[in-house]
Amino acid sequence: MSMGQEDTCGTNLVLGLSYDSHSGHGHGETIVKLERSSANMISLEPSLTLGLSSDTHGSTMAKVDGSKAWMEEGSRLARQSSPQSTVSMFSHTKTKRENSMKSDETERVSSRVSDEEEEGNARKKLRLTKEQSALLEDKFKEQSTLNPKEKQNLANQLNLQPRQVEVWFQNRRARTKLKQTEVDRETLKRCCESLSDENRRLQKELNELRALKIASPLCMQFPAAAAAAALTMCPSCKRITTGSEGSKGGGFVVAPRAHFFNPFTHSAAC
DNA sequence: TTTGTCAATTAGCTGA
DNA sequence: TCAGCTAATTGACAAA
Repeated sequence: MSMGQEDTCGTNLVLGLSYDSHSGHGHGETIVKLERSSANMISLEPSLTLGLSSDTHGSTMAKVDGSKAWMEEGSRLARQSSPQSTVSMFSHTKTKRENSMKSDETERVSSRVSDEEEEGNARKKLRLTKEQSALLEDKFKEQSTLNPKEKQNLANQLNLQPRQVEVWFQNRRARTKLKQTEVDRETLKRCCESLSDENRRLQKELNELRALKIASPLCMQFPAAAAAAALTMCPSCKRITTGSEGSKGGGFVVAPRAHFFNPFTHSAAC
């Protein structure tokens, strides 16, 4: 797409493009600072049951090469007497780094096999409660990343494992980015359309001015008339320009300079 | 080397 | 049944 067009036909005409920014385009979500007292802290009942309550005992284990942590937790929980606890479900979730430790791996594999034989372990999916999600959302609005201490505190508040909080924030950032990418794409699309329209309009205007110049030799004899004919208004800054502005040869000038819109800074250099 | 983050991906759950 | 959402995993990469 051409943003501006230099005169290449010896007419001394110069085109400038402008673009009106879309008002009110905010980047991403509004960040709201929340003041939360300890009284607002939510005491949450763990509602997630990866558990191996009686009705899940018969379910089949996920693929052997599936989530190691889940399998381990599932099998571990099977030996526990309080299967409804989310905390207990995740209290020993292994990180990938931990998982990479070979001795640990060997131990896990062996226990996994035996657990599979003992009971089918279905990889149940955790669903956060509304309260948990709300609190996580609130925290995310405050800050999109957490340091280890904050993570631990939030995890305690939510009765979740720090790793779960970390994963939630990770996924949340990914969703935000995806959404923002979509917004940016739409903005750029509109910007492109607008610039194309403007370009067409200015091309038309340029052609008219060229035709005027050719069809009016009178103007050549009366420079004042030529200058008047060249008067035009910059659509961006609303300045009326004349042939005496910004041109070396005193020819026609439509705009003193081009106005390029940057959709990310929302500014037009005028 | 460790640690944190990201992108890509997998897979369970849910509502239409 | 299937698409969409999302919790969770994996591997790569950068910074300290």
